[in-house]
Amino acid sequence: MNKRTKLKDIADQLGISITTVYRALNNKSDINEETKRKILDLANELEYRPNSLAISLRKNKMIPLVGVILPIINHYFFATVLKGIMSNAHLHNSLIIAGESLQDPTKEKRILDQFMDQGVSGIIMAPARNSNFEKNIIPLLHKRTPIVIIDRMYDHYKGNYVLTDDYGGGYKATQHLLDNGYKRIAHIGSTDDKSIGTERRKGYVAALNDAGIFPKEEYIILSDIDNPDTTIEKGYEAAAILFKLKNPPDAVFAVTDDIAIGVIEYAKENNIFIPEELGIVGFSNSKMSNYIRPRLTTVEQNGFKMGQLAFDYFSKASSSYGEVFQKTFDLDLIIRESSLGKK
Amino acid sequence: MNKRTKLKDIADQLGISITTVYRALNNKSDINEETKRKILDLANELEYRPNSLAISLRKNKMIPLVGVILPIINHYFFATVLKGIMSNAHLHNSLIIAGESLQDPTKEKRILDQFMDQGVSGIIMAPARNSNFEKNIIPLLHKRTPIVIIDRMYDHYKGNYVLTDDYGGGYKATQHLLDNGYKRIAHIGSTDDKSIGTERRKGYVAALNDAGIFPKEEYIILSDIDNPDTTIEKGYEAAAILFKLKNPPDAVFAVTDDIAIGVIEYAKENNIFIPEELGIVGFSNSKMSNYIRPRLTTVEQNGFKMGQLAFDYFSKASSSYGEVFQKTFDLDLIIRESSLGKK
DNA sequence: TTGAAAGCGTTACCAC
DNA sequence: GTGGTAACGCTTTCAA
Repeated sequence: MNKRTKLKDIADQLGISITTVYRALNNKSDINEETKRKILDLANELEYRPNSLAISLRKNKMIPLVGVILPIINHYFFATVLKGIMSNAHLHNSLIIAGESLQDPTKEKRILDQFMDQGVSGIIMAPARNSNFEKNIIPLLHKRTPIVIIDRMYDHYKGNYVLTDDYGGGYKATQHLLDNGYKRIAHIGSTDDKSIGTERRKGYVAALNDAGIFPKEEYIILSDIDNPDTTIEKGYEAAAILFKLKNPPDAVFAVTDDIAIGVIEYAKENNIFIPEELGIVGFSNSKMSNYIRPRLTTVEQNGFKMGQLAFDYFSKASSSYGEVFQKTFDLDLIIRESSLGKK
Repeated sequence: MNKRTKLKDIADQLGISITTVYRALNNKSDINEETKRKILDLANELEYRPNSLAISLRKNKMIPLVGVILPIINHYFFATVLKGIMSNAHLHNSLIIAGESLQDPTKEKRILDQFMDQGVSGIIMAPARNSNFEKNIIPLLHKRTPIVIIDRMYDHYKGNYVLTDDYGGGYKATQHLLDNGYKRIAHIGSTDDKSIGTERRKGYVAALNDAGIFPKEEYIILSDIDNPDTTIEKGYEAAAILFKLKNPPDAVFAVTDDIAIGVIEYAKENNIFIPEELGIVGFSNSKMSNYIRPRLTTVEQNGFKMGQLAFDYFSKASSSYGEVFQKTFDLDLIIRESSLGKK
């Protein structure tokens, strides 16, 4: 495998100077048409591509490049976070280089390395679920690269972040169901114990405990919700398990709107009336949650604002040493029909 | 405003060599703890940040950068196109630098210029609705920058593209409604005459004509569907207009699933039965289309495949001069409940 | 019309 | 332990 063609290669092969080659390739004046043609031809043949690194370095004009890594790029929440980041990046004349980890820490690490090689001035990322924090993120801090973490937290991380209060959201959702008279509240969550779902589950458990209820183990279904294209089905399957119990639940707090929608699907097909027989609360305020029937009560997550703030924090962190920026957004419950209470 | 601190600045101020400063800042061995501390202190004070451009240049790591511009980044279709592009970019060891034009040609042009400054090796873009083709895109072709256009076409463009057959999709959708016995078929489209919606509308008109039906003007409602957050409402409003006609339609072909969902909303609230009294077909096969009740018949648009192919074309175009790659995807009708025919 | 050489900021090698 | 210097690929200035 041969190396990338550079100006010198062309110059050497043609027995002319680098400068001349440069002029030909950049449409400068003062160049013989004949030699110019020869140069262009050879450049094409050798597939010459300018090295943007060298150009930027030399011109000393670097538009700040910010690396953004998200687990799933076409997930509405993450896509909206990206939109928020971009909207502020645009105002600050920064460019966004984006990568999708697909929840794979190895892929995440690779993207991170590529970003650094590409010369990003910092990173904004929502870590993959099992992201190896020590291996993927700590090294960046050592390199003094500004980094802002979104959405998912790690115990010993002391840097910049923009989070949502998932614990509080889970708590609110569960308490809302309790307030509306539901007693046997089940939870469908994620198998992955490192997901943000864990915090939502903890909130659920805490709300039950605070109400003097000890959550039954059989009421907690953990499901593999890796693939966004199948989560609705996973919700459906989980509901099927719950309703085959001797004493099925009268409410479900689902870790995700899609899961909740799967539960609604199941309920409809099995003539279980919502909200009279079954209360449901989801999580995310996805577009669909407001158009499924019955409309789904859910917990709002404002991705756009989070993205904007993440960029602001990145920007501040870039120009101030040592200072740390952290924010946890409160999550609001959006009450709709699916949880209005038992008859 | 003072310039960015570099290694030499620190070395000069301390009267030591660049090499030593380098060692201190990169945790190399063979360095006196005392001097190391002094260097680190001064580095902090002067807010030293390594120039990643220089680092990458020196280390000779260069990853091809591909610029991607989309009108709306958190729109499911575009987000999925982006995902498709990224999936292939990842395989080819390329990085994606992304921008959102928000349908603004000026913004689009600015992003394009920034991308070029950043040294992208090419562009994949879904142009903004009113994009000034001559001004925004033609100049790139002159610079020999490989470019692939997605989703929206221009009359005199002869370069690489990946499109969908929107005309055919509109035709199929309308014919399907005719086949199922609907006679008075309305259409809700986009006000913007440069949108892809125009092709869908043409398909609709052609299908009616081929069936010997002359489309009534009052059955064609054009709506401003710029803002993805409000399209469902727009569909609702359009339906309200249609159903206040003396002779309301018995079917609607909507330019978008969201519009169709708005129509379903209206029908439900006004006790118009679907599909018995009103047949509906949407466009895009959005996630929601399969979970709204009744499930929405729609035209499939495979963003992921389009994105993948767009990257492939980009890749081929990069390594072959002059050759042009073009593809128009056929669109399949996904038949669900909302169009099953009149009773 | 062409070419030589300095320099962008960092790293790596070799010499002291 | 420390320092000098070449090199990464390109642009720019000055000289021929």
